[in-house]
Amino acid sequence: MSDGGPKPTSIEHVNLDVLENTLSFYIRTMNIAVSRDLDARLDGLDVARGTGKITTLLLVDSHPGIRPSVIAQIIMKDRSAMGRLIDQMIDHDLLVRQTSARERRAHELFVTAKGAELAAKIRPIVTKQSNDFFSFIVEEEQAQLMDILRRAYRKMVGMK
Amino acid sequence: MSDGGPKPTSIEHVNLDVLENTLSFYIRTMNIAVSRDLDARLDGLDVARGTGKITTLLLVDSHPGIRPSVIAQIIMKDRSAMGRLIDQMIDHDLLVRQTSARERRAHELFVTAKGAELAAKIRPIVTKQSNDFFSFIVEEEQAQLMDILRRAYRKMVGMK
DNA sequence: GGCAAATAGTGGACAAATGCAACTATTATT
DNA sequence: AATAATAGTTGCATTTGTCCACTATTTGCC
Repeated sequence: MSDGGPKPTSIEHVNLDVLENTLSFYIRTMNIAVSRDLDARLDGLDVARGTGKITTLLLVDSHPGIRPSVIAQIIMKDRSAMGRLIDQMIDHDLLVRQTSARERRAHELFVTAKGAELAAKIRPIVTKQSNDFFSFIVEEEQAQLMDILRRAYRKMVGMK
Repeated sequence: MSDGGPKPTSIEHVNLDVLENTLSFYIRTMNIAVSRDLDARLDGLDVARGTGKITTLLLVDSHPGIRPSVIAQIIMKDRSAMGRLIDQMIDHDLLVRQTSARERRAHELFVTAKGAELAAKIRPIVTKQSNDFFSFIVEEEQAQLMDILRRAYRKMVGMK
């Protein structure tokens, strides 16, 4: 029960309450915006939508034989979600899966020709999207942001 | 088509390809982690899950009469998603909605007693969650991060 | 050797969120 | 008066995420 004050009809008159000082708010909100933008740029490329397909494709491409569970850790999904993601990408003929010789419960993933092609295609797109999207932040601050987030991320997933 | 090299079986042997230098990757990944953690802390509080409920509740609480479309801008949802969010919160008896007197196509939102109570309850939780979650980042860098993200966010939503 | 626990992956069910497009009502423009 | 813009609603199709139980394989322990 606050005031009977002005009913804000524009974003200018609004303050964000405690969220103003809450990192998680900004991370979550920026995520929405950056993900939407990225999806738009990847439209039609059967790697759009949702987090994980891009990382999975690039990771498999540059680490042939990598296991699903390793990727799952990197993109923070549980094994079941990871499995479905891979199924999907196999359906789209981007990856193949085979059981490991010396660890018969594990799988090894490889890109198909089509997958390799797509990986090569999206690499510059993904990089450019990020650069473009964050271009309204001055470069020095972009670098700071990247540095902090990279270390934070690595610590979080236990990448030493 | 890369090597025939070591098949990475642990996250230690993996590099992130171009994502290593891609801000959007870190934002998207941190988002998953921070959102999961936040959901866990809000478990049972019918404001958990998904982005928007928390912001909506706090915003309506501190800006009585605020319009759905204004909140939608702030949390970057389209009107339809916003509407459904509000329906849900009305069902849970957190908000009430009435049409504006002088703008009969617009709505004004208010918290119920239960909504106000919940707002008061989650404010400290949300703050603490963010602090706790990011506590592995040294304070000075947290401040930098916040400063950059806040300005980035404000610019992005056109908050001047 | 043999049993129990840990690890890798699969499959199903269920609950949500997301995005798109079409539709109503109201207000602003010209 | 006609047209366009704004606020919100509704339906639909697509995804996503989560939880849990289940199989197969490997590892550790006694």
